Amino acid sequence: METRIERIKKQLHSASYKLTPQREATVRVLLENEEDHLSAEDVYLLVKEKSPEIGLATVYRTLELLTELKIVDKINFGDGVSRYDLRQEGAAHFHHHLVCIECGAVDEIQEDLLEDVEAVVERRWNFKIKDHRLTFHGICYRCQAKVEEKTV
Amino acid sequence: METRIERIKKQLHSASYKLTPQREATVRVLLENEEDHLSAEDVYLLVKEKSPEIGLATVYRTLELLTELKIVDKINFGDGVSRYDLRQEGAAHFHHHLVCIECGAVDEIQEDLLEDVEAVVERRWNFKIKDHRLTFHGICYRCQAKVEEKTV
DNA sequence: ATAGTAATTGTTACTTAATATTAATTATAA
DNA sequence: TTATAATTAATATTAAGTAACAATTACTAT
Ligand SMILES: [Zn+2]
Ligand SMILES: [Zn+2]
Ligand SMILES: [Zn+2]
Ligand SMILES: [Zn+2]
Repeated sequence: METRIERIKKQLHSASYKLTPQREATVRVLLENEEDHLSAEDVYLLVKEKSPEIGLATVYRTLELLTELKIVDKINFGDGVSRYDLRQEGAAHFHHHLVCIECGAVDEIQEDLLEDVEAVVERRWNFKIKDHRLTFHGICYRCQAKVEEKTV
Repeated sequence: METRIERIKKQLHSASYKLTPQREATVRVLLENEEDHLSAEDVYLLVKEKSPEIGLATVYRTLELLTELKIVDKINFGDGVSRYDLRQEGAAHFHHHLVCIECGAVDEIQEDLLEDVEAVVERRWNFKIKDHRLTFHGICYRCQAKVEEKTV
């Protein structure tokens, strides 16, 4: 954790930004909730718990900065709010998501899976891929189990 | 075109909705701009040209209805507005998009390409896929040509 | 046809995610 | 220290989208 903060600090410095207390507090919230998909408002409320003096605009600015530096990825699941997701350290591409249309759960797929598809797209559409967004909508394993229970 | 409207009319009827003049005008705009990715506001302005009496809320309601019936798909490219995209007739899944980070162009991939990936996801993550969203961000073939021109 | 019921619409008001503004604060450089 | 630049907090503003509601339109039953 601490080393991860240190590495993020270096990433900021090498782009000539500082890791201010407000930025560090924001990054810590993201690290402590890595499995979630927090909105800017969510992050703001969590940061406020430990740093009540922080302003909402600062959180927005920090999230924008972290997105620019590819430390976090901004994603939208179609509910009108942007969500922020820490990128795996050293990951070339953004990970994928499984959104359950029954319970709303969002699970992650860290494996790439798209290597072959991307090769085809680059060749056939002559498109130089820099990043991707892949989200599957469907029924998660938990909700499938629930349905089985009822029918048994 | 006319037959396409007729089929959409039937789809509405079989869900016990009517194809009112306002709804028809909205669908026509979508059909006439099938290659674009219009926002609700875009659709509203285009519909107003031929049906100036239409209200913005009606356009929003119609787009929501068409989304429910899977006649259009709602998609968000990360710029804060939802866009509406006619689904290919009979297509099981939503098509994919190539978003150019240079010029902003959005091109489409109608081929599925994800069959193998989806088989893996369904099996390994035990997730019942109902739909997907796949967007590649990168450099389109036009912008790649532009860069070559300069360096030659 | 007539009256009654349900669906649909247009206008307006409202909500809220996100951005812009600006003065104050903090850090860095001379 | 003094000056300069970066960053912040608070506030105002923008704009996408939704809600409320009265008015209109379309069916249904008599
Ligand atoms: Zn994620
Ligand atoms: Zn579920
Ligand atoms: Zn499209
Ligand atoms: Zn381009």
